[in-house]
Amino acid sequence: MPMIKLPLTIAYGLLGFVRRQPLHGYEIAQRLQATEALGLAWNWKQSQIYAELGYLEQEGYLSSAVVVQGTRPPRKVFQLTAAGSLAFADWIARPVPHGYDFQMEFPIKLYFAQQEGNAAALTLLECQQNACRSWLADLRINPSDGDDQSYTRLVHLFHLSQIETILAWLTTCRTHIENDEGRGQPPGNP
Amino acid sequence: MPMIKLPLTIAYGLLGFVRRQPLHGYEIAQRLQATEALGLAWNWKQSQIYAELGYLEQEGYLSSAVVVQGTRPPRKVFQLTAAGSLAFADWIARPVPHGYDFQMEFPIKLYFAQQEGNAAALTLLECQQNACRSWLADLRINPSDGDDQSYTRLVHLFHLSQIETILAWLTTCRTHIENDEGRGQPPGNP
DNA sequence: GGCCGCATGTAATCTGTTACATGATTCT
DNA sequence: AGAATCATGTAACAGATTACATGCGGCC
Repeated sequence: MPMIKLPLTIAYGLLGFVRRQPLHGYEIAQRLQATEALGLAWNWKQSQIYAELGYLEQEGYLSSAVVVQGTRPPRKVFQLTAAGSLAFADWIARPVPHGYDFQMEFPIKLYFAQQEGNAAALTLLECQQNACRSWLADLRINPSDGDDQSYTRLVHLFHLSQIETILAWLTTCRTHIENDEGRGQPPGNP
Repeated sequence: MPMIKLPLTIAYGLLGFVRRQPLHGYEIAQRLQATEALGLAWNWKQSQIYAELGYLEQEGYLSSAVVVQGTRPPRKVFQLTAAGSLAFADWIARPVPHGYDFQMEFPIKLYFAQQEGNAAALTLLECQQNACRSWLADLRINPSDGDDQSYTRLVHLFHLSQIETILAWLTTCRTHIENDEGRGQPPGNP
């Protein structure tokens, strides 16, 4: 049971990038700027990427190798360690814990989960739906009908409707992905 | 035409607190901890409140007076300057400019607008609805149906549905407030 | 000659959070 | 006696953003 904690989401995102093929910082930055699908979700700054890669190496989630190439400056290519692999697998299977970072974090998770294959994506979606349902349950019991100044009630309604929207969207995702049998990567075929 | 820029939302929130009656930092912190409705929307830390109050005074949005009271430590009571009043009025009339800070910022705006009276709140709601509609329009033209990797499309759907939810909620707010004629503060009656 | 692309980073700066310092008073 | 309340703040740290430094090679 891992339960690894890394400080920030960007960290897991980097693990996700490096996981498929080893990469150096500059290329990651390029891909993100070129809106390789994820640019939409979050724009990471170059210097932050370098800093974070360094940190992840120091913490043992990545290992690096310097690749020299004649004329151009040498590249520092990173790849996952066992610990990194574990941390990533753990993260990708867990739903995001709070509503307020759903927007930021979940799309990125889904992106990587989908790369792992439709099955992984569907599992994540289901988990997240359960989490959302429990958020809803918490909200509905908590600050109920008696107290309110109309303002409180309105804000409460807002939170409820936001989570309901998320739930509906998650369902949409599931059906989209279920009707997509064919581009999943069940490990090991050409 | 003011177009005043203050760095952070908390700043405007503080102006909003002080606007009604002059207050000292400690009391603002108390009210927020006691969930004076806004605690829900954002939890501000005591030290940050002091720091921000100092900054706002230095920038000329607030002025302070020290009130001594025999035994207790003296209070530093703040009130709005003309510039502060202007900045606040400007802020309260403007919709929030981007979808991603709607959650944080709008409820606070609405809270203060409602204190100004139902008319102000309704105006704000209308403005914000227009802003939302233009967000929707932008989204719909931008990255349309041809390109997508299914992931891009899903994220796009998410953004759309979020904004639609916001719009629907704003409508709800309007009807709630319209059916509330009686607690508005049209300036000048007991 | 000057600027852009490659590839790495460091340093300065700006926010926000956590923790602590002060010093009298009142509650348990 | 010890803890909590009142009321102010400072100091230290953590995170992200901006800007800058380096140095070579190709393009206009």
